[in-house]
Amino acid sequence: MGTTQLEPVPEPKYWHLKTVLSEALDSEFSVGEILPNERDLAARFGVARATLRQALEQLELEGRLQRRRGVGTTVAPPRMGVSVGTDPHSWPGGPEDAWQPVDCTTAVPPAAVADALGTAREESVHTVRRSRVSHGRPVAAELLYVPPSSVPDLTGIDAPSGAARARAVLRELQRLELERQDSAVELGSARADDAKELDRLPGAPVLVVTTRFVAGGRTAALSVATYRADTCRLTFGDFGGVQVHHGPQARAS
Amino acid sequence: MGTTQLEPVPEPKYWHLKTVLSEALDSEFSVGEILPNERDLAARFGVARATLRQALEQLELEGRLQRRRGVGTTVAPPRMGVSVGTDPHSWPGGPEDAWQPVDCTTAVPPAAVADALGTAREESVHTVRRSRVSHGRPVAAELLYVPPSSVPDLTGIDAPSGAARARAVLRELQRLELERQDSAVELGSARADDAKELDRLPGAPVLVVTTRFVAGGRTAALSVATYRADTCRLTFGDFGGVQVHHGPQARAS
DNA sequence: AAGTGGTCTAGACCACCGG
DNA sequence: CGGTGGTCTAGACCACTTC
Repeated sequence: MGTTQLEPVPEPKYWHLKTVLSEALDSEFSVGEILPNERDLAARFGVARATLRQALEQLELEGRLQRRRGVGTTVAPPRMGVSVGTDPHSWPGGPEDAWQPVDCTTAVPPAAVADALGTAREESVHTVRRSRVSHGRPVAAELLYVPPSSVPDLTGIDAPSGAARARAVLRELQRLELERQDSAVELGSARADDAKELDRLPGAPVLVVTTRFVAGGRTAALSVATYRADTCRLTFGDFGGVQVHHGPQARAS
Repeated sequence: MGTTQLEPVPEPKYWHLKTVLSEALDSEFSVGEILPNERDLAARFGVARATLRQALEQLELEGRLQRRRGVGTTVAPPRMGVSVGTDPHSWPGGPEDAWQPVDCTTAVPPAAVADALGTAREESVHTVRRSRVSHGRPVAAELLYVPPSSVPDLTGIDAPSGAARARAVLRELQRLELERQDSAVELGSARADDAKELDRLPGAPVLVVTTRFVAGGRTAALSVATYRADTCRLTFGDFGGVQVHHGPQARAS
């Protein structure tokens, strides 16, 4: 049966709308420019506001738009490349580290973390909270779990808690010889506390990078880092300047 | 998941609903089990269907649920780890390659790809389409751009197009000495063709992995791979068996 | 044909930001 | 305060799968 493609399956309105808006962004708007508000845009395209919002949500997910309550919708700059796996042989806290320690507590980690670390489920570990800023914007929040056995010489005298103690833990970590670091990336949604730190609403899409630091044949530390998915492109290796995705789509066929 | 009314709470209903559902999934459901339909669930929680759907969308984004039109909503298995950066010194198409060539065309790539490859914008390149299957499910679709200069000995006689030509291009690629491969990961939404291949609806969230293969000091090939974000956890290095994210949240504080 | 999730509407009110 | 995006409702119809 050769050809009977007569029936044009109408694509969803919000999908078509997204395409139209995307082309308009390429041709008629510049970075930082504010769009008309949602009610005006919906009226202009003859759709309900909810439908218009569905299109805007997609564009925000793709990093094309930035929306802020009480302010408006603006055209987002291209995603910034954030180096994640540059040097596979450097501990967190070393030189060239883009992270800034915030504080440090000692507490029982989630069961999955304890399993990955190989510690008992009820055993406390040092939990270092760090944040990462790039181009003046917060881009990631991290929890670094360090079992006491990895930093045996850490004295309680150093600092009971806070950023000073965080730095002490990181400093002690440098004394181990790092063999390898393995990472995994997956999609998640921001918890309330991470959202606050990343200047987003709870539930915002994030890229969760889990990194296992291996020293002496065992997992000496575990990092769970939460990156803003709308503004970040995670780079592994030297990916300087290359920008491929999200251009006008000219598809090979 | 008993009889349930949502207690009045300052946080958004859909957010609270998501938490309640998440806990129910942990305690009262097993992988593959089907949930009640959306209309019933909404009635049970005393919310509008749209609000219930907002909660389900989040859970699907986090890989907890799988929804299929005409079928229902099921509890998703844990995300599968998909190896992305195992061996930084292997060409696509080599042994241990999880990809399956689909076809190959020669066409002018998008401008951004041409720039990354260092070819002229109007120059045609070999475009190999591949798909990746894991545990019997499609997990990724890829476009591999190979400039003719990287495969000079490719004869037109080999095969004009199709999977045979794709294999020929990959085979020729092996002859170059691969120096390095650099990757970047970002969030995107599935185009119509990718969505079809991944068995998802257009616009579904995907992880876009862009990889640059460097040989002889220049970019010899460029891969743009689109992974299902709901079912995949991308692993760089040996991350076997480690499963950290998405557990009951016990937060250090 | 029946039942599922996906799309869409036309309203309403709320939370937040700025002047 | 007025204007913005964020949440929520109660419907309707559509596309798809299964029986």
